Amino acid sequence: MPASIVLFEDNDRLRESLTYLLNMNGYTVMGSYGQCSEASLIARVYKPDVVLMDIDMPGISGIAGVQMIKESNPDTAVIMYTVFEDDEKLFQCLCAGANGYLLKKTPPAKLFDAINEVLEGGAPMSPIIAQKVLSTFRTKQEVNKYNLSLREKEVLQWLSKGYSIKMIATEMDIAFDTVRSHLKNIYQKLHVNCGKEAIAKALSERIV
Amino acid sequence: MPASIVLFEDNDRLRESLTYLLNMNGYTVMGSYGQCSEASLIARVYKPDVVLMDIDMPGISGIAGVQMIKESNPDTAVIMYTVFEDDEKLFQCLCAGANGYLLKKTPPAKLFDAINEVLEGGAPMSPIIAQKVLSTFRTKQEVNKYNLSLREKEVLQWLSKGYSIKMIATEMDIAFDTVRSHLKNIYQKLHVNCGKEAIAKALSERIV
DNA sequence: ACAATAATCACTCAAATGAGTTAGTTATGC
DNA sequence: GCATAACTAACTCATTTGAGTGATTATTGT
Repeated sequence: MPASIVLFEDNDRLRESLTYLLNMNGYTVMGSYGQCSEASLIARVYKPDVVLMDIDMPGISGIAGVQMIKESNPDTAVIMYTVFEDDEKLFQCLCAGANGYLLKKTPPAKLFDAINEVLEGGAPMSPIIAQKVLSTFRTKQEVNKYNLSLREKEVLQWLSKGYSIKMIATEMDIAFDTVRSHLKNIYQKLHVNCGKEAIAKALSERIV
Repeated sequence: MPASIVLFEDNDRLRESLTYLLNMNGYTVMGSYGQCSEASLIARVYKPDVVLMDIDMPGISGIAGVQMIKESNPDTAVIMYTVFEDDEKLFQCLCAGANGYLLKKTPPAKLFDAINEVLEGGAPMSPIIAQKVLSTFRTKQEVNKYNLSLREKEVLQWLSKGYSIKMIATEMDIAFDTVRSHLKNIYQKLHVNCGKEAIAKALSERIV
């Protein structure tokens, strides 16, 4: 049985090309849409094996689209198909439940590979994207990008747990003002102006 | 120029088969080893494009092996090649800097695909593995554990970027005191006492 | 119609924090 | 032996923040 596919893509020309291309290559395109408003219904009724989802569409974005589809029919694999390669959108899509993430510059042959890969339960991603995903696990290596001393790292770790200066001083058994002194140096090295920024940076860049 | 490859695999038969197979298919196997003790040196001297790394080897494990190679020559892409598919080993490898993760049941054709994929900067993974990796991003379910209102979530998002109250007020175009009012409610709902704790909780539990 | 909730804004007060400055001690490396 | 850096500590001053209290408006569900 050929894999059933539904497309969401607001560019008419591209949508039609994709439909043609997929139908010519052994897939069954059950529907193709220029926006996501009916995504929930479509997922519930057609129960497609795969959805190709653009992000930038009029009305509801593809990110919300993934959510709608995954809520309506979690078995449908959703592959993002977009020009965006920024971390923000990427991780929003992954959190929303996307099963794959392809950039639009992907050649058709790789697109077919990707569809076959999700059908096997995999997670096809363009190289740059896969890179970003894996790099979220990397610890080490860049850790010393900011040249923090041992003691400074220790202070930053406590800070990142939400501890106040007073509590950090107690934990590390040093004076209140010493902690403040370390913090001042940390802020300089991280190029931030306050503890909240430092925590945000430390946790999002995993430098603790 | 054919891609240069180094193998680490303690099973002699498999190691020789792989060497033969890769050499027959346009790759240059520069070396193959039954254990990791010389991994650092090998990476520094040969600077291979790709390393295929087993996990379970006598002496130093492949997980430590990845670390050694990545420290010696970060440009070498390391693909894990193992029978293990448990979360523990998988994420240890990813944290150590692995660029891909293949199960040994992978057919040769896919192995070649994978090598080509890392050479393009990608992250080849067996379907089951890719699934596990993506599932770490899925949020949902617990998102509303703290019952934050829309506006409160918005404030918390800005806060988590390290913004001051004044800056948040400007961004959201509401009064300074309104932001403080929202924050007070957020702190209550999150059971924290200050913005730093809130950021720590928000970022570590991914509730933003 | 009424209760509950969300969102808005204001005021006070005490505590926490950031910025600036200075300085003593101990390692480390050249 | 001397420069450099890390770690330690103290002081001041202005700003930011948390906690308490109170209030208005709009929306929603019963």
